[in-house]
Amino acid sequence: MTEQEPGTADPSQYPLPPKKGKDASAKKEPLGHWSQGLKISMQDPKMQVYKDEQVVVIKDKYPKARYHWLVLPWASISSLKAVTSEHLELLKHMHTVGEKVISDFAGCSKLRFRLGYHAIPSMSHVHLHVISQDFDSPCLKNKKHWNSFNTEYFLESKAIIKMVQEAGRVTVEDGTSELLKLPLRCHECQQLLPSIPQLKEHLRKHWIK
DNA sequence: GTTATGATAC
DNA sequence: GTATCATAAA
Repeated sequence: MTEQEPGTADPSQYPLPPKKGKDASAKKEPLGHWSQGLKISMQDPKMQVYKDEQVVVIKDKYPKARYHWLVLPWASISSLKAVTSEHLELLKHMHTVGEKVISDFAGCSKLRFRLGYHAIPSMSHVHLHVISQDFDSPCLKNKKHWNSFNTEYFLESKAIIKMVQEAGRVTVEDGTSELLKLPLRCHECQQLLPSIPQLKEHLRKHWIK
């Protein structure tokens, strides 16, 4: 088990203590940390694409495809590890809202979409990825980016809902982090590509004409 | 929702 | 020169 909670790197390994003298509060959860960025952005009306009493939708700051949104609950749920059966209806609602956003903003795009969660997220606050399957974006730059959406590292929303329904919680297979190191493989035709630039060139082949 | 950067490999 | 990899950030 090499996985860890998002945004909780071990402070004991740092050579210098983070002395700032500016933050006298010394909170346990530093909101200035990069891993807390979602908590801030989701509150910003400027970024909200959709909002209701339970969830809010924002555009991914670094979209890995032409359409890439995040559905977040207002409730403070750190990650899938904190999800229980009491969140079942919320998860279903998040999925429904994701489908609505697709319909409202990409209804005539004819692009295929997938809805799901990263098995080991980097950012705090549980978020449902709603992403078109073109993966045509300058923000898609490395193997981790690709494999996090195109291996079992990407957990289908429907599978998560079913898991919570049947087991009452979400479990992640051991070795999931290793999936990020797998060779690059086209999600449409399974062809292996030797590099990101060549993968991107190959993906053009599958664009709708 | 890590990205950005510098070191290292091809 | 180009692409990947390891590391820092607060």
